Amino acid sequence: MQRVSLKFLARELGIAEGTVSRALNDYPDISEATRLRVKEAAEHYGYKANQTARRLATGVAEAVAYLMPANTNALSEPFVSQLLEGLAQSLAKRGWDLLVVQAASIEEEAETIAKLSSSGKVSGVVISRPYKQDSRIDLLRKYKMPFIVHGRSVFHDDYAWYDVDSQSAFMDAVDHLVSLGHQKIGFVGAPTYYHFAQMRLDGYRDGLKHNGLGFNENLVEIAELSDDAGERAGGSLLRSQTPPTAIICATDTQAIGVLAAIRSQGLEPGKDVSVIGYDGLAFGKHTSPPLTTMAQPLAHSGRQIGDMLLAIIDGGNPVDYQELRSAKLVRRMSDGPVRPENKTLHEEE
Amino acid sequence: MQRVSLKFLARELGIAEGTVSRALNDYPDISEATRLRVKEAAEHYGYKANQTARRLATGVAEAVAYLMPANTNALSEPFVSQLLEGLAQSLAKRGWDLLVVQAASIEEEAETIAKLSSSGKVSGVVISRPYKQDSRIDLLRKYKMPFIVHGRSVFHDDYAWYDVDSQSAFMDAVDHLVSLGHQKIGFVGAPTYYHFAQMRLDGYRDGLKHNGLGFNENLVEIAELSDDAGERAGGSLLRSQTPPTAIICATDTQAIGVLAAIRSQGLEPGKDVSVIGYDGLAFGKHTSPPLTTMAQPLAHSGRQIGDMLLAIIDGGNPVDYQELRSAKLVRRMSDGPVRPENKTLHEEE
DNA sequence: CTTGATTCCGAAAGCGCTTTCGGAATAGCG
DNA sequence: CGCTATTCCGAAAGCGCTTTCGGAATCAAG
Repeated sequence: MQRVSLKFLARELGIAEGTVSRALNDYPDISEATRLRVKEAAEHYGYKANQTARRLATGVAEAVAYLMPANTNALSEPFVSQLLEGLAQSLAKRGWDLLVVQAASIEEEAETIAKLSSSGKVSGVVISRPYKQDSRIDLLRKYKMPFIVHGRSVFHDDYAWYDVDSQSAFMDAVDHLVSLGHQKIGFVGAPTYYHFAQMRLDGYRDGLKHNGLGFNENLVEIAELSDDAGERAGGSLLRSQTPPTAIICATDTQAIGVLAAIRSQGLEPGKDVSVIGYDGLAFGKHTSPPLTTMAQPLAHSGRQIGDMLLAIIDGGNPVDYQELRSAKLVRRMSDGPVRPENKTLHEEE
Repeated sequence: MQRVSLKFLARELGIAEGTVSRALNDYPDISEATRLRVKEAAEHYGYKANQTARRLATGVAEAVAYLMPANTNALSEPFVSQLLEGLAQSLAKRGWDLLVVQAASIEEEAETIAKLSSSGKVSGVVISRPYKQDSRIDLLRKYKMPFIVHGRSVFHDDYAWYDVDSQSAFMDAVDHLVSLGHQKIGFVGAPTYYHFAQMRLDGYRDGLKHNGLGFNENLVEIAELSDDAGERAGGSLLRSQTPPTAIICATDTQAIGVLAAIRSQGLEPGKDVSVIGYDGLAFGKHTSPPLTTMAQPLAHSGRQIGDMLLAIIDGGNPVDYQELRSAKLVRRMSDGPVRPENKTLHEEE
């Protein structure tokens, strides 16, 4: 397959292998004349350096890995592909590769990282959705493997990360709802071993306090990151003693489920009960009603994360690469003023 | 980083490097005793073979690449991540890697493949959404690089592919609509340089003919693979002289746009105008109304494709790895019997 | 012309692993 | 007990590239 090697080129040109290599890599100790000659020949024969050999010789992998979240589910995946696309683009500028690695289970994530680190396959890794304290981060640190995390764990002072300030986003969401007259605001959260879930819950609480509202345990439900789980959580919120007039959700995916729950109670989302999601996923435009959401700048985050990681691999101090973006409210149709008569399930019954 | 090398282990055990290597790789000419001794030591020191060196020595890359479709757009991406996840799982069983490569543009895809092939980075590649005649396929063939395509080009006899019979799926969709009394059935297609687009259009025509219906050029619109494009196409269909009472779309993403177009004409999707999509994407459950669609078995296709590719790399004949699955109708709420009075835009005006 | 500084290239030593080859040690057989 | 067949391991040659080092050729300066 790989017919044209360095050796071949060298023989063809009648010069030494090392010379060809240096010419190709623009070493200063090669005359302009032979450099040109070599490059032309390379072009002519379609020479492409064998990456593997190159890597072994230089010791740099020229590749980074993306650790796929172990338990992904269909609806939340636009997240993954968008990130991947951006990452790939960023790396492509240098001709580096993107490895996608998937641990079979959460338990095996440690092993996966260990293997990744010592096998020399990659020179950096990016992980998503960290837990409050994430053993993956500890491991990466231990192996001195350059990395960046998409999100933050509780202690995030000494590594690189790119995150969106969802805590204040959720405060904003509460503010918005209160300005529409809502007082009983429910919350569908995510499992709080995810740090982002904790932060969003905190934001919700902060927002409540900021508006002089009390925190009511009965108004919050924790659900997995799926539409179905969101629907169940939304349903139990609506069936409670004091059903909320508005519900904020930790993710758009869950919010869509909540929308369904509201409808199945014979209520109208956006009128009888407002709901606000988080993520800003594109398909929220097409739900019924279109989902109001806190949109995070997912657009170029992949590219950004890639660039940051590259900078760290180049020797940058991870601490200098911490970036906090903010989300902003995108109003569609699922939020509205509280009903004067405060129509709720109770009146339905 | 890579502290424990073969050399280190060898010295530690007082035996030759080659012996250690053979012991680790279960060569038959190593005594059970030393094999055990070596493996224990490897375990103890946490030895992980340097992949790069291994690859160089063996000549096998132990990795395959997935060529990202050049122009992906947010809504269609569950497709990509699901595939990736399955692929990664399949490869992980052997400890192989998944490379995600993204060509900067369609023009550069050829260059990307050339580089991929001769750089020895991967031992196989998978591509998606082939064009009618796809130069990527020709190139891969030329370089004798094992590959499998997700979809089919026009001439697909001599390579491996995994596809869903969307042609007959679209016939079925027409049949279904006709059985509901529809006679004027519109079609929102995709650009026909994609072979899948052509096949779906053909299926639509076949269905028409099969039901004794004539093909009317004014009833078909070609649109890009996005919701917005679908909306535009749907709108122009509805505003035509003889608006359809039902619309079939090449993809769910477009169908969602069509739903919006129908609503914006003051019509009710599923009542006034039926629409059927294709793909079976999960979020179709949450559109308004929930989207009726031809669902393809996307679930384990990634894994399946991975397994097939691996078999080919192992020396299997590509021709033996061609798999055609079928899609089936998932009725949700966007289809229904034709309105007796055949209410259309004309009456609205 | 010499001499010392430059310029440019060839030779060779790896990178960390695999794999072939041959030979020492052991086993099997008459 | 001698001889051939086995078993097991050490030594060494790569895989295709990079990079250091030294020396031949060329140059400028004395």
